[in-house]
Amino acid sequence: MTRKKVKLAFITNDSARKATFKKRKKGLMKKVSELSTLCGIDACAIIYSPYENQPEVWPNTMGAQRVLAEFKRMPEMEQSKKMVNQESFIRQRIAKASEQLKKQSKENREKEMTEVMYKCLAGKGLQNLNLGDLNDLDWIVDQNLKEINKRIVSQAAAPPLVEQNPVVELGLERMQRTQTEWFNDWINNNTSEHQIEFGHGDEIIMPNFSDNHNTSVWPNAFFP
Amino acid sequence: MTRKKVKLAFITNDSARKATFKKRKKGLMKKVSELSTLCGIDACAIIYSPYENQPEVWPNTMGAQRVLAEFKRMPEMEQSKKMVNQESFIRQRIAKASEQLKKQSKENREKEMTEVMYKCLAGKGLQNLNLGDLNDLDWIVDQNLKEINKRIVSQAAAPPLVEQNPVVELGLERMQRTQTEWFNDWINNNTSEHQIEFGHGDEIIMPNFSDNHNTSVWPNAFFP
DNA sequence: AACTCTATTTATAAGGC
DNA sequence: TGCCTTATAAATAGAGT
Repeated sequence: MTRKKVKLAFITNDSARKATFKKRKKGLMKKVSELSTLCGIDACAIIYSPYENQPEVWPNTMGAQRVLAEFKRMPEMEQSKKMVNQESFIRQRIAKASEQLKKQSKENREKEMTEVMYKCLAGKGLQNLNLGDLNDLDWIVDQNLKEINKRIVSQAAAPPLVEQNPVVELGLERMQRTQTEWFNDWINNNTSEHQIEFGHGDEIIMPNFSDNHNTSVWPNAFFP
Repeated sequence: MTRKKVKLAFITNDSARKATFKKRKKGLMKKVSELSTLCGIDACAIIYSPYENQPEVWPNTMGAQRVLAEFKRMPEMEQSKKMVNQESFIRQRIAKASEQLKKQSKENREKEMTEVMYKCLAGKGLQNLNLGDLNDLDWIVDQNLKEINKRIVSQAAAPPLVEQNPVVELGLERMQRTQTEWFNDWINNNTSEHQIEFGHGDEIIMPNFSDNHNTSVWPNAFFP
């Protein structure tokens, strides 16, 4: 019976934490649904936990996708276009600066992940990477492969043309593969041939990020 | 002073609705943040409303992106692998059926949007489409263009080779453009040359979906 | 319309089973 | 462990400013 005023901090007791999680998740979902129906608002909530292998999604997967699709489209800049008073002027400058920050963060992240990629190629495993990292790494690898394929194609275009056609086909076929497919191939090759450890072996999803206060930067462009 | 037990229904009074929205949004965000810190859970919330042109995001854009990236990766099937008792067996069957439904929904949606595309090409405008629709339409158009380019490339590969190189380059270049870029081009061409109406002219984002109880189907594969 | 106030409803922490 | 219960904290509807 709610005797304490709960100090807002990580609950160290495992079972208490789980109990609290269950209760609060339920309450939260209820609140979201109420907000949505009372105010006619498009909203979604996604919560995933170490306790379930599926994320909790409100209103459901498809509904959430719809909201997210719109969210994806929304650039930071789409803000105040009217710009009349001081405040909205400043807002605009902030928006512009945010955009720059985002861009710079993306660049930084790209460099970081390129470094990780080379480390991987040099034999270092993927153990220390969380899912966000893996996702970005995937992207970087994908970009590099695209670049390589592009060069293969232009190389093949100039010399005698005997082999040209198949090479081009390959290039196109590769272009159409999703990054996820590349990623999976890459992971599978690595795991089967070089025995890189990866979670429980058959489970790519890793629950429970340690840093949920997002110290790391994860810019928009990496979420294509 | 909370005198009524609030009937869970859309609040018709505009100002009351807005007030409720503000209060409940605040409460909701607080709940999410509490859940996250108390239980060490990765979570995000996105709410957007007619009252703000930016969506409300918790913990912030980048944090949300991280969570969403993981969400995207999570296939419906990744569920109960242990499968021992009756319940989890049934759960698995449900998961499988859901997957099928998703696939079928995707196919249906594709057909629907293809029809819309042809209607557009025949001169009918985009006025009745919401953002979800436009997003899917974008995807369909993109797929068709890819297919067309692919055929152009194979056509060009067989005959005398004079023009081949540039054609291939074009193909590749197009492959690398994002769907959004295609979409924007397409929209811009249409709006500038044929004067198709589109929102307020310079504003692509449309707030306030009318059907927030997701009657329409919006499957996973359309959120690539 | 945007705030504050407070009577009530609602959520939930800690127990008990 | 998971589900009830219930005392208490927290959220908030409606009114006042």
